[in-house]
Amino acid sequence: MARPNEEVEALLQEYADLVTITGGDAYKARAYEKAARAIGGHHADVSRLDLKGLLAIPGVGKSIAEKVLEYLRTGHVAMVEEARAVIPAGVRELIAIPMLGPKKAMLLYEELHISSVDQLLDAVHEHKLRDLKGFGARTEENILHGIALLQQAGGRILIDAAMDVAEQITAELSEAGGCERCAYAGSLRRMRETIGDVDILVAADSSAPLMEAFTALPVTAEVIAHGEKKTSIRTTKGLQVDLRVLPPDAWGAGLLYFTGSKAHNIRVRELAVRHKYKLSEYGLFHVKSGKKIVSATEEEIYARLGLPWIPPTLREDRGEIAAGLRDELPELVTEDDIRGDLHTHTDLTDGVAPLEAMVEAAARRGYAYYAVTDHAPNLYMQRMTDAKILAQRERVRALDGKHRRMRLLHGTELNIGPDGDLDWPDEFLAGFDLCVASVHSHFNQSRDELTRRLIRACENPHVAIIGHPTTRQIGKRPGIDADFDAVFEACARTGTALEINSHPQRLDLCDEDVLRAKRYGVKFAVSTDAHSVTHLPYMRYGVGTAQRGWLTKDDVINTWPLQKLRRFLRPGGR
DNA sequence: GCCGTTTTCGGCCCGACTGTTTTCAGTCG
Repeated sequence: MARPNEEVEALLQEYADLVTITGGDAYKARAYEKAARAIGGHHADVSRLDLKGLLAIPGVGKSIAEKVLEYLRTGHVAMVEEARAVIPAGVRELIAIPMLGPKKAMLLYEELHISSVDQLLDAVHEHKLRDLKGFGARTEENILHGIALLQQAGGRILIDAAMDVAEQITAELSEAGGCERCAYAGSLRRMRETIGDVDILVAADSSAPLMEAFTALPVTAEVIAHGEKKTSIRTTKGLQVDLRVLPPDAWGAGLLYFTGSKAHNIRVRELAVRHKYKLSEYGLFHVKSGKKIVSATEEEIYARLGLPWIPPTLREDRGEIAAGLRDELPELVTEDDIRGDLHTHTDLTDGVAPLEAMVEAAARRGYAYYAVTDHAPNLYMQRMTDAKILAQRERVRALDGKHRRMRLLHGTELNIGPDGDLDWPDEFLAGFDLCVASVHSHFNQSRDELTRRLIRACENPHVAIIGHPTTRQIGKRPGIDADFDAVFEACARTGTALEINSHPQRLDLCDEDVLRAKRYGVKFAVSTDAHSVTHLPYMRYGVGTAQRGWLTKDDVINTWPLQKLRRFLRPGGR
């Protein structure tokens, strides 16, 4: 089962969607959305809270608290069930399509009885939509584009969802009888930004008991295939998970093979052939004699081929084999190297946790420094003012020193306006320890305008970091169309770092952009953009992306000691 | 449905863009 907070969050969000689709009170829907977010981001396990504990969560009142208790007690909520009975689940899926909101989705359902993405596709192709009020040829095009975007991920899911499932299953199987080792492999181990299915490996002498344990897991909704070497299940959330049981002495070969990527495996096998070996998921063998050479660990196999162990995040056939043969693999940045988070929010703007709670959680992560960077006034919906941000600065200064080993930085996340201008004049910006600047609007400007806009932001001496540089959201929105080579060049010239935003929905810059930017000599900040304490652990995904971009500690400014970081952040210090 | 240094009612995130309209509804961030 997923974390109870997330289950409750999903339920409340679903109810909010259903209220919106049925044309219910918009403020009621918003209240449910807000409560959903607050519970999802709440630090304590909601299933352990009583009514009083639930009411203490901001945005949760008596009505919602009681529904949460009803859900935790019975597994469902009567009011949500009633709403579900009115609206088919497929209608709710429609609003996941960019450009399609609740109103249009409901109209499609009422007028054309469309209740799935497939039915919608058929209707578009038959030009049935054009006659509907508010629809036209352009709308049809946009819907097709939106569906394409949605399906571009090819049914793949975000890395955090896959990771949760994988870690839960490996923990449970590790406890099963006869399990000598258990790990997840595949694209998840390589930290790809989206995951198709999860591969779990177990080392055991006898496979049957583990296969049985696997199919009996609470998360298993359906057994797709059930064999001696491989069993596939579908989880309650529709994710496919494959379990393979390996003989313990073939662990390394299996892990190597099932971690991939396919392209990396092909390169490694080619190398094996040149050594007159044959590599399979069972081990490294002499071609002639068929005799096994090694198979127990990845290290041994790589070593026999003249390679150091190659970190999974590099196994994409992007030159890692050649670099390994020259013994020039980068010493990749790790999560342990990260000394602080440089982009986080509080409930002063759109975060759900108060400053003190965020700082407390950061301290528990063992950070040496932590930056609070709430939104600036030009993101109008956040209603930031000079007075509010200055009052926050006072609170940050007062809190600084409360945690012996962690210093606090007071910053802001500025909005890069259409012309590249920022929310506050330079004199005001000078008062911050740190300015992150990000694009939040006007995504459809021309390539030239977008490029100039980003470069102008880099050229402001107070801007130290460009936040989520492309603004893409995986499966929802493509990145902006700027000339990023020109932007990277400007970052290198002005000493402006690029963010690797660790939120699983963003991962922005992405691995390939990181690789490209690094060649310009750009520095990076791996930050979470946390809006709740539960987002702080997203750091691992940002670090994974950094590793996939071949970054070392030196490349990442938030691995640096505070003094060196402060010098970098200072205008003119770069 | 939630909330309160405008406190038990009456507000609630504001502005821009898009595509459809012919003055605006829907969607998004």
